[in-house]
Amino acid sequence: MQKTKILIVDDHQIVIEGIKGALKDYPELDVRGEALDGVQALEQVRSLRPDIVIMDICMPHMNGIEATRRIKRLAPDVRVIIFTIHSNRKYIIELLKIGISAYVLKESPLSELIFAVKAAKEGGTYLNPVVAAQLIHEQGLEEAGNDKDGFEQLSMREREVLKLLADGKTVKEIAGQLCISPKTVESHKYHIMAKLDTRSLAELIKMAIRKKLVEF
Amino acid sequence: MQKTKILIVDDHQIVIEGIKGALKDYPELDVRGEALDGVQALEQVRSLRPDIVIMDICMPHMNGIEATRRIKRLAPDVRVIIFTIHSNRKYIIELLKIGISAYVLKESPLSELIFAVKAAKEGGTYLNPVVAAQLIHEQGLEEAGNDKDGFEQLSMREREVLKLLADGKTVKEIAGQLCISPKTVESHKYHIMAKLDTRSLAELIKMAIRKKLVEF
DNA sequence: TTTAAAACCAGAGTTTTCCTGATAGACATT
DNA sequence: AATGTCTATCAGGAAAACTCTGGTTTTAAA
Repeated sequence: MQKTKILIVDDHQIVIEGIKGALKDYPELDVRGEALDGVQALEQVRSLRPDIVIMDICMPHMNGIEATRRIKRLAPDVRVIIFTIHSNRKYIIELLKIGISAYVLKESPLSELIFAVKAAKEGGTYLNPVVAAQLIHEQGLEEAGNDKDGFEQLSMREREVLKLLADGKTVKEIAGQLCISPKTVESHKYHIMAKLDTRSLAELIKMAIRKKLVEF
Repeated sequence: MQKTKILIVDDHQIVIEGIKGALKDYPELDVRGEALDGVQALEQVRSLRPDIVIMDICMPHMNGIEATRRIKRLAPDVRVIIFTIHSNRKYIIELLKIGISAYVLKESPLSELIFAVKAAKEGGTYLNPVVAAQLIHEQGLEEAGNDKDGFEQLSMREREVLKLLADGKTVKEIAGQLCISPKTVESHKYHIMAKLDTRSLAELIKMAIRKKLVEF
């Protein structure tokens, strides 16, 4: 029986070592090459013709998604396993369209990576359960498609109040500054919370920081 | 000669394996424990009393910075090596103030981590060259050194409460979670505000963000 | 041993929050 | 002209949080 030739692509040497360590107990799996970015990966695929590529996403020079796209164009029979910390829906869909064989998260137990390699070798497909769940649920569909945080729905006045709240001003102070009743400020605050779908001032302040309304 | 007891903290199993693999050629270095987040790390430090902790920064439950702070408070003799992908100035300065022994980037060759472990063992300090370069530029250390914000005066319990407040939890929820009276939580909050010299929840939350107790 | 700090809790008056409901002007659609 | 929607404004009242004082117990340091 022929050995399975494997190429590991990751910009962190320590991760490559980890994978090699994890695979060394399986003599039929033969790690032939390593690459630290997408460009190196392409060269290695050309020269080594591996059966399986274990690929990170975030890398310098060329990321894992673009590298995978090019590898599959160059050599469609090569099976690519994505091994990453990211579980973003966008990445997953993009990569599934390209035709990856597996998607494994780095936080998962090592057994999952081993399993994915075996599945890929047999021509199967493996998706991390968390990842798969994201694909099925419609909540994920909307959430990933457009990450609406409700901030756009705030009116100008509401944003003004939000900024002052995040500055640490009290309702009374804000009312004084804007020359309106404290009750009106409360009302604005209430509507802001409704639109942002939260009940906590903490969330409001974090939103204000994210949107650069205030510094921290 | 006595072996050096090492604890590895990283939320990615594969990285832990990689480090173990890299250290296994050095018989005097004894990897005694592993932890997948800051909370586990603290428990392990308590029970194992390691000489050296190799610590990631981004982790669930409790990040590496807060974990390091608590470890150094709990056991000042423990030497902490930060092993991360982040080279942010803020992280580095914050951690140097806490008193880490080394700062190594995951993208570096493994030899650098080995070197850092040896340096830490001897009581020395090692900074990745890229990291060190960042420290020299611009404002320098002084500016960061004397930003007295009162945070250091907070007790552990107070920091815990501060984090939960910044998470957006109500007083009642915090009381439930910590199994204490809401009155006690209020009391902690009162003291936190006194120590930080502020009257606004907004300031508390920003402080928590600055100190990496919460994300935003 | 004394001292200091931390963690815990309660009381009570004050203030804020939360939510429902309401009015009025601006603007677009029908 | 009538309608609907959005925005900005404000009030009432119960529930919750805040402020500050005062107190006990546990823990750590001098």
